[in-house]
Amino acid sequence: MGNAVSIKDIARKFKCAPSTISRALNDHPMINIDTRKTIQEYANKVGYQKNTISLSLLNKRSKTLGVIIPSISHYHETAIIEGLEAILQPAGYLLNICVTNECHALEKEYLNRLVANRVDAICISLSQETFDRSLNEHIDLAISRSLPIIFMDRFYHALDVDRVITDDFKGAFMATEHLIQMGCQRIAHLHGPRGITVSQQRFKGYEACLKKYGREVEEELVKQVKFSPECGLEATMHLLDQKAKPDGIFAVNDEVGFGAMKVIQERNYKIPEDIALVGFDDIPLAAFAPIALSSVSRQSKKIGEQSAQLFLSKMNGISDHQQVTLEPELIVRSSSQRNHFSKI
Amino acid sequence: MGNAVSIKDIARKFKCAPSTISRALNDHPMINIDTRKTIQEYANKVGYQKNTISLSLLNKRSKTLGVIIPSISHYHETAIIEGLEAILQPAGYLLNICVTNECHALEKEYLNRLVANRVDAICISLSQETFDRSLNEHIDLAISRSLPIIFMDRFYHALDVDRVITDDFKGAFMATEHLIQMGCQRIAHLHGPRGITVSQQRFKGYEACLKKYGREVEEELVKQVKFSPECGLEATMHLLDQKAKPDGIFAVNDEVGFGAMKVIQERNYKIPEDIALVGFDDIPLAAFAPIALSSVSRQSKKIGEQSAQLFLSKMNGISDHQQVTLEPELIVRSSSQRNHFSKI
DNA sequence: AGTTCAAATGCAAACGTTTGCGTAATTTTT
DNA sequence: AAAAATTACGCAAACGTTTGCATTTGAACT
Repeated sequence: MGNAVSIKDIARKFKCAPSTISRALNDHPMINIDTRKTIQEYANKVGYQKNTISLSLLNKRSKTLGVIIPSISHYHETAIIEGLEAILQPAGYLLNICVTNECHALEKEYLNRLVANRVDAICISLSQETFDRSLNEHIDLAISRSLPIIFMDRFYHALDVDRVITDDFKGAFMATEHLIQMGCQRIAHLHGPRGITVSQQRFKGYEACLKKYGREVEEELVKQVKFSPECGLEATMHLLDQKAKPDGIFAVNDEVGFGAMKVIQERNYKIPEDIALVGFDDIPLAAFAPIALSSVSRQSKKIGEQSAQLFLSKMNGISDHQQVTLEPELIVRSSSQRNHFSKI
Repeated sequence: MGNAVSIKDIARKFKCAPSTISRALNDHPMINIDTRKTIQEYANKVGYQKNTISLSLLNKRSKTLGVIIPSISHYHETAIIEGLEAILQPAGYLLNICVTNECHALEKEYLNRLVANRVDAICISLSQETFDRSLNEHIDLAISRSLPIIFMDRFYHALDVDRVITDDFKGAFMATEHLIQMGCQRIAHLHGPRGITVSQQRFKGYEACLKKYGREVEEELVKQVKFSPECGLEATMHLLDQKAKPDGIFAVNDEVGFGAMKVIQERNYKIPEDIALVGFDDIPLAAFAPIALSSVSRQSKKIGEQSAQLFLSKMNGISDHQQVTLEPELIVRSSSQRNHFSKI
């Protein structure tokens, strides 16, 4: 706290200049070896702890990374944080984590605060509001001040930015193709909130795959949901209420998939025989769903790791923009694995 | 970055002293109203952003809270963070979040780094290693430097500390009593990792409740697990392999409960008729388990909120130590709700 | 015109640390 | 013994901001 011992305090004790203490503590060869030891021992004894704040002021870098995410309640986001920490802890960095709750005003406020705190860079996943309405002034401003910004998942529509994303399109394509190969004729999609990149990309992957197999997107088979099991349940209920029911469902994420599964079972349809189901994200509980849930892994932890690597490379002066795209992986489990399926 | 415009820059532009600029930007009445406006407009135009670092140095407070947690992959921890942010964002604070992976060395390292960064306080949930082996020197040191430390969940065994915890004992007692009231005769417990407060407290609550109803803890009905569905599955498998099977299971948390449920269903036992099941934490997916999982809510978000409040009160000079204990809440769902049950 | 007062601004120190340069003191070299 | 080199340390500025205390300026009094 306020009574922390400083270099000046130690200097006073030894009746010498602060510079001497500083050099002694940093093992500078200019200082007599005995003096050094004496000072170091004393500093240790009184619990001297370097004040990083003054260093940040001096060096114009804070050894801190700002992280802005729309939410922190899903596996994907926490895995990203784990990935960031895995790389940045050994490198001596700290993380300033800010959760915007998908709210643009909060995102802007947090961005300002991080800039004021002079973080060395910002890893950001844009809020839904920001993305929907293309409210990019705050981002532009930060970029114009040459603050390195690394986009994760939801990125800024400009060519010259750094970003690390998963190929959601491909993941969705794989999931849909898998359902087709399992013999599904009417594949529904539980579509994520509009305006969010991942929702759009996953829908596009779904759409493209259907097209590839000569099918059309049927409007009544696409329901929009929020990323929660409750919404998944409700939307699936509507699907099942329709005359022409689906025999396969691709859910925008696993939580939604859980909701879908619940109502499908309540209506006594068999999974995967009557309806095959695939989710997205491959959350740890996916395998422990009522019927083990097939899912597309988006390598969440790797997103964090790669973002951290990208950040470090920027700290080392690499200035050209990098765009990393990670490959999704389809994990097939019971919810979609049909043993006897019709070949297309 | 390094080229950020400072008060000095502006002062040079206006050929006046930095102090004038500072006062003008802070709307100090001492400065001529027109001068103020002119300066403010210019500052706005060139995108001046206050450098919080210099302020931290001056004021000896960083408007940052350090958060040290053993893990970030469960609902409980993310909900705590949400609670912290909900209170501290409006108060103008930022969060430095550090994940120790239950590792003592990392906890120590992070603590040092946070102290060096002069965070205003630290909210910490001790790592398992720290707790197991009572490796408290780093904590003692921080406390001796009068850095406010607020313990969450796993706390430090000293009387005069600030802490916010849930009454896990009571929650476990309630869960066990509920199973008894549902007519369970042989209630097993999936015990969390030893050395962790919540594991111990939940076991004690289970034990005390059994005692209250004149029963003994049967060793073969208590299995130790890690906080994962995989472990829950494995331990439950062993329980079911025993000659005298349980007819009720109290799992140390919901993930473990999911694992238990999986294997119970695979063995074709009926839930809750053959085996009633209760978890802990009330994760969002609990209601979407194969059979909706009964659970004890520990008010995770409230832990964050209360910790934040406690922190703010300390920032306002309240120095006496506070110990907040939150009440758990039993949420009964299908996994334990028996319609016809024997009264004890 | 001299004095008093108010308004507006400047000065300098402070927060804690680092670092280039200057300068003693001591040793080595010629 | 004088010159050169080495060793060990101090000085002061710098990072960006705030703030108590001068100081300046001009106006309003006697």
